[in-house]
Amino acid sequence: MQALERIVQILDVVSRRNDGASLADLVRETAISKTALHRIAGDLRDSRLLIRDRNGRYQPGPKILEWSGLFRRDHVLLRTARPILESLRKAVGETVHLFMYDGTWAYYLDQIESGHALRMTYRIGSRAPLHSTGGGKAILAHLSCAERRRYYRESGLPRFTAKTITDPAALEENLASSIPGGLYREVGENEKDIRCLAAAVLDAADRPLGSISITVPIYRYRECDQPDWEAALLRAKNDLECKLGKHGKKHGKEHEEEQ
Amino acid sequence: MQALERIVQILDVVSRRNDGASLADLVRETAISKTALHRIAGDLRDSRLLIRDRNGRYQPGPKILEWSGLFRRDHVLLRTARPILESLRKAVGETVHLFMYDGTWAYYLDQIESGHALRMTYRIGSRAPLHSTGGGKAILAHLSCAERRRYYRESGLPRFTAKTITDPAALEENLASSIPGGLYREVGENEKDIRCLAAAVLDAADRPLGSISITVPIYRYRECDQPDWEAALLRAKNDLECKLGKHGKKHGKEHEEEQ
DNA sequence: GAATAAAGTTCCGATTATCGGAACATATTG
DNA sequence: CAATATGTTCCGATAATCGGAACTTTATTC
Repeated sequence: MQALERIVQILDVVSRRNDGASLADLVRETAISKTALHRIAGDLRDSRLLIRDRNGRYQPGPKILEWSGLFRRDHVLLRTARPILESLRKAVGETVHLFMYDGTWAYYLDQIESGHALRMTYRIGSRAPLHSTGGGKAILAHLSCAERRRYYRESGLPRFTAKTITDPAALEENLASSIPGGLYREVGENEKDIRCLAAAVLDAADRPLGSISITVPIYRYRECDQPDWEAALLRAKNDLECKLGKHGKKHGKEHEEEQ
Repeated sequence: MQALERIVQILDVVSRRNDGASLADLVRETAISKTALHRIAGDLRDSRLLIRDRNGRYQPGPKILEWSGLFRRDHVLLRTARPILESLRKAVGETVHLFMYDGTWAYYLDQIESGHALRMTYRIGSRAPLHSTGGGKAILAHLSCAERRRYYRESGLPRFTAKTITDPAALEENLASSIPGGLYREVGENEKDIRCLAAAVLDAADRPLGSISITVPIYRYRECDQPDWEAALLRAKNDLECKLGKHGKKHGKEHEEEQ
């Protein structure tokens, strides 16, 4: 769908710039003709996806807030996890992330910054590779062998840093050597000099709904903090699973799945 | 643009339902053919605007979070107003709203509920009529005569309740009789049995950037609260204008303003 | 568990919504 | 005031989108 691609491109450009974009900006930053841009931007305005500020520059429109407000209101994982992430963040003092898994991909759903870095939420909404991020590995470890293999095949396990694990066998081994309790480590595999500790969030049938993680620059990492972090993360994981109704909240049985 | 209308329709349906929508749901709730829906929904999925959950139902996608995160990060009015709205809400104990004005329309930008009603943010992102809402009237009052007349002409001053002011002359008079300090009242003009007290938020040139308001059901309204609310709203208005740099960028030893 | 209904998916030729060049209009700048 | 950049309108050509029909898969019923 060409129209959609263009729409997304335009909204991406407009929302990434922090002071909107003029028509000429859009001409420069997309491969769309000026005429088409003018027309599409006008249509986006009619839909409230864009507005023009008093300088005539295009800015993201309120429709986006409408959708995201409804999203946040209805998204159980996101809403339930928020307060838990906040206390986790408080406990460890480092950036924490929430991932969701939709059966095919994992996404960064939420993030609370450590306070050291200021730039916020630049990753929210984007895809997280399952094999190179802590949160991704925690999810991957809880998929069936068939699903994992499908991921290996379809993704091709792309390399992001020197430490990225790009060999299926090595990855299987890495996943098998998790920390007791079900925690997964990631050391510079997705981004150089960044460490990560993650735990999957499982539903009643032990399928992964997503994961939570603690992220820290290697230079700030101290071995002695590890036990505290593991405990805090496990507490957060259990708390979240509990609130999501994993244990109890007995409501008949849908399917009887077996691993 | 037909494609855009369809996209927006689909995302509206999916985000309004609180448990997503199946393809059949979409067939029922839109006038789009099953074939087209199938294709467009697939394309929306490729763009991360939709995802399919494990039941195959379409849900709002993470792209929406990405856009809204960037929006919130960059939107000065929204970000600056948040804490001020929170203390205002705390001071008066009733629902408070933030409106923005883009030169043509006003929109509900943010809302903090009174706690009495639970349903949240269902209005965020939608247009607010300038002539029938408190926040709208506060904005309207600070436009030039020409702009006001243009609004009268183009909107047609539609009626929403028995009390809506639909006559330009009456509206002019109503706006002229504001509460000293620049506060505007609205009594059941937009929604039956709802009162509202509002103040415009002005830039350095005294043009309205938006407005803030306190909303209360008539049955809960008590005349004796009025002075407190007026004071709290004025404080919030000044605080916000100050933080937005209205009165020079000077540091300002607290506020020396009187009311 | 076979029969039936509903939901989801694929194919393909017809149609019409979208495309972009060119020309015009309106700011901005030196 | 000329010169340049930006924004807007028009219109015929084109290809992107449309939806009916047929098919597959999943759920429901007896």
